[in-house]
Amino acid sequence: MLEDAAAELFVENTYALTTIEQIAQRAGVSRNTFFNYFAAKSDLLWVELDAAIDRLAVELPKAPDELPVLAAVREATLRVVRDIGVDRVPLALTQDDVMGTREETRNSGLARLARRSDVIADFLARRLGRRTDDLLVLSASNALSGAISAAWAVWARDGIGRRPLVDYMSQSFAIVSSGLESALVE
Amino acid sequence: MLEDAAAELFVENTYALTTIEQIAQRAGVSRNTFFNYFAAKSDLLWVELDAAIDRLAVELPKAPDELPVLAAVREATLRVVRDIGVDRVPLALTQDDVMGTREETRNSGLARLARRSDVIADFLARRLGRRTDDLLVLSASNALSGAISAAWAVWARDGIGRRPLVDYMSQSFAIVSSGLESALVE
DNA sequence: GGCTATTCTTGGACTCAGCCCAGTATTACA
DNA sequence: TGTAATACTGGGCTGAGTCCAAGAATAGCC
Repeated sequence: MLEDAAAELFVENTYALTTIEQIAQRAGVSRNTFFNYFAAKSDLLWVELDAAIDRLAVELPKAPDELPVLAAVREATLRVVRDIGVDRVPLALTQDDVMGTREETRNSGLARLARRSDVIADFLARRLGRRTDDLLVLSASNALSGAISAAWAVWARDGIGRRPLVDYMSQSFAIVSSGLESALVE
Repeated sequence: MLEDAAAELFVENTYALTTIEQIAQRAGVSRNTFFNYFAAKSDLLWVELDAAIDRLAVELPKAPDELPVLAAVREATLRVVRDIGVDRVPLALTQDDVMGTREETRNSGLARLARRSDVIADFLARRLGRRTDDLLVLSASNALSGAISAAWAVWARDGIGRRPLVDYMSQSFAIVSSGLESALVE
């Protein structure tokens, strides 16, 4: 299994110092085969998160029209995240500091933020009858995706003993839903 | 000038098909010299935006303590953005579709979103007396940076005849400030 | 069983970004 | 004018990502 091999090597040698060659070799497969399963080395870090975003894209359109848009996004997000246990942390998040790869992992993680934003924007645009590249739609989807990312990040950083991810997530939603004006009181 | 050479080549051959070698050559300089001025090829796309973020980092701490945090961020952002005319568009944003490089430019652009978020998070953390990796701080800074990015993106997309960037920016701020709940009405 | 089509895997070769280093030119400054 | 700092250069290297064409395995069908 490529993922397992990679996880081992990342811990042993850090992400940056692990080559695709090595990962493939440990998995008993050729370098080219690696690219049959992952388009990029960094994809290995975000398997969990990518799956969560895929699920979000599936869950979102299921929302009943009676449910307000924002509530629909929140419910879908929380539903996706609810059954993510302590064990199912994205590789990148668990070992971020261990691996000394903050810079490289961050960039690939941001691509996920963007994809999630796209998914949300599609939904918002449809529900609001606006274009996908409308300022309201884009601002809202970017803000939401950013807040969701923050929840993931803080949850992962809290390590052992943390509360379930869904707690962090609903807190993040509250912050952007009610408005930063009221959330940011000194 | 490396920037000018790059701008020409990107239009001629697209960003992806332009090599650093070519850019350096057209600028009458060696490949290695390129790296004395830019750490990465994609940095060329974001010179304007990088400068704006630098200025934001300078402007933010100047805010008087009496000004509420969020207002401080808004004022600093608007001040930085106010004197960005129609001509001073980041390369990536102007020629995104011309160059057919949405994927590649997006990733490097996201790094700017992250850096801006860091700058804002530092300020928020200081003002709120919280840690930089606090959930409230991170959610807010990510959301704000996302909204700011949206403003840039829509402004750039609107092309000739658009209103000043600062208009888009204050609209984006309004959306996240008052809360998505009230902003996203169907 | 055998035959075929499709999918999986592989080796090999290639481009290019990014990094490092050591030597040389250029400029600045005394 | 001499010296020190800075800018530029050539050369060489690693590793990600891409492409292609050939080989292995597998599933389906008769």
